[in-house]
Amino acid sequence: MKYWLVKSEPSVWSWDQQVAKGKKGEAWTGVRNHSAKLNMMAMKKGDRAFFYHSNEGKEVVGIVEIVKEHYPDPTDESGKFVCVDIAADKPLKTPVTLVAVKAEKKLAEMALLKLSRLSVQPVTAEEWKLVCKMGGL
DNA sequence: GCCAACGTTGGC
DNA sequence: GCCAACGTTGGC
Repeated sequence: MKYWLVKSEPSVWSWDQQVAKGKKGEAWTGVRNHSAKLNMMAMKKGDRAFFYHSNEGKEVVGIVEIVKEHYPDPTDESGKFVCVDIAADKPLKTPVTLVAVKAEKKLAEMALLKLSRLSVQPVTAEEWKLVCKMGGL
């Protein structure tokens, strides 16, 4: 299984809205970046991802599961981009803030810090474990 | 194919 | 609201 991190502005799509969709999940549409697209195409059903709130909050708030692998993004008229379906798994007991990630030396190489503008990022197994631990899981 | 201009993202 | 980073566009 691989690990990922997806970003969303809570004013556009929040963790609470994701949770409200239940196990069926919701299409993760609107990605218009080729690096992010390649990451989504590498996602497999059952992979896990951190759900990160950008701008407001700036923290990892929960874990989602990939429930449907990539298919053409229905909101993309050009047909070039793809989306996946993700469903909320569980919230972190304590959100892991960007400040906390920056303060942890072992997370200095995280894409969240290195590639701050990328909206769909890979996370290593080591990073995953540590962030879960920091989140109280 | 290079590169300047411009737009977008996201932290501060 | 500003600005740095970075992707995209378009003229040459």
